[in-house]
Amino acid sequence: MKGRLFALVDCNNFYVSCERVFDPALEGRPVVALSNNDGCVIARSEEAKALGIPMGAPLFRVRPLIREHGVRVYSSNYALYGDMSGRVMASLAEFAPDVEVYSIDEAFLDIAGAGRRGAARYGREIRAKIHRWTGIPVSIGIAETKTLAKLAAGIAKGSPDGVFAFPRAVALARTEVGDVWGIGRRHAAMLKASGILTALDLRSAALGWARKRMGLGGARTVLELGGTACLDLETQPAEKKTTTVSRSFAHPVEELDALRDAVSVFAARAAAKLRRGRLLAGGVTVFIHTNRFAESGPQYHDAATRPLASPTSHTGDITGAALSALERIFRPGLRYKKAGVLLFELIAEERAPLTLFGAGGDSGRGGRLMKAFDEINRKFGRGLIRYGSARPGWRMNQACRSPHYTTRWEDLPRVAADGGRARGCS
DNA sequence: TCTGGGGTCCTAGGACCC
DNA sequence: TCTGGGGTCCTAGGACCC
Repeated sequence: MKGRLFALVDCNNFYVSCERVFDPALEGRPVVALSNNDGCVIARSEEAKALGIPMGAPLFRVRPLIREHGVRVYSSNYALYGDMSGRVMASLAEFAPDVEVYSIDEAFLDIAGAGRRGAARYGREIRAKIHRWTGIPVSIGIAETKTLAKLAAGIAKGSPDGVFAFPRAVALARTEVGDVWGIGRRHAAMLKASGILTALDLRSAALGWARKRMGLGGARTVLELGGTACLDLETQPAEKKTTTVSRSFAHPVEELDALRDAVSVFAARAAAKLRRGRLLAGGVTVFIHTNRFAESGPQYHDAATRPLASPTSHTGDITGAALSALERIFRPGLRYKKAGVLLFELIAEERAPLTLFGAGGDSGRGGRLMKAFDEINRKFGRGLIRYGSARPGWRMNQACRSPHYTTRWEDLPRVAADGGRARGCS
């Protein structure tokens, strides 16, 4: 992989930036976006970071700071973020022959065409145009390997023009080892205990030692920090192998009936996800657990798996299997905090094997039923019609969600009208 | 009765990512 | 009172085989 040049384009404070696009009054103010259930902070504006609101902080713990400084708070609005992400990624395709959409707010670009000398200038051009076209500010890191490009992007965040190219020893020495892509909490602690504190230290670590202590991935990281590219651009999105729907409950759940309701809803949602991706699942796993943060009361977590007779995306089949798995692991007298449904052995619909009953998959009566079902839910709102035991019993907390500006006509922003956005929020 | 190497497949759990 | 959700890959160990 000689002569490769990677750019990592990283949207700044992405969810907050999305909210700002549609409410410019948020500019210059501290803003945070919350996880599902309004549980914790998962995106912060620079102003919010400066106030000392940590990433992942539980909302209740930073309430005082929020009140004191008038921080604006937003529930997660994935319809909006997903749509904005699509716009950014489509814009990036203008700048490189190959783009790897790495996450909702990051992409790797092959910019070998710009050449080493022109790379930084090209980065600044990309940044300016993405901002003009989508309203989203980005940082860009450029280097010979993906790991170094990531590291460079981290430095670019603090630089005036938002672009940093070709990190050298000084830049590596400024980067804590735990901030290196691929080094998580456990490995960071282990490395620090061994006297390896920075990316520069890690770059000089012995390869065999890294392999032994951190596995294949760790050795690869050491090589990539040294400029040897081990990771290529992955432009084809990998085929999904599993899909999960899970939620924490706002209040602890003790009754089997309530868990059955939740699991039925999750199973129905997971099945709908399959159908949207034209996939079928070969099996179902259900898991439940108590509150791992609770200081009193017994802890319990378990999971059970059920095979599906033949690969399917049929809500009835999947719900039935999921409920049977739930019966198996449910223990009375416990306060459950979370449950989830995981579908695995996913295959594309058209690759479904033939069965005794004729065509594979869901092409028969059940398949048509599901299609009609999805169509009605799409038109009239998710959850209007449900399958069997899926009754609405509980809801996500989303006190402060912004409108679906980009994906629903009725939520289009009104010019010169307040619209009462983000009711009940600071 | 004891002693071996080598291979595959599966699963649970760890570690990482956003 | 209140602590996200959704993924992937790797490894170690057990079962089983020749």
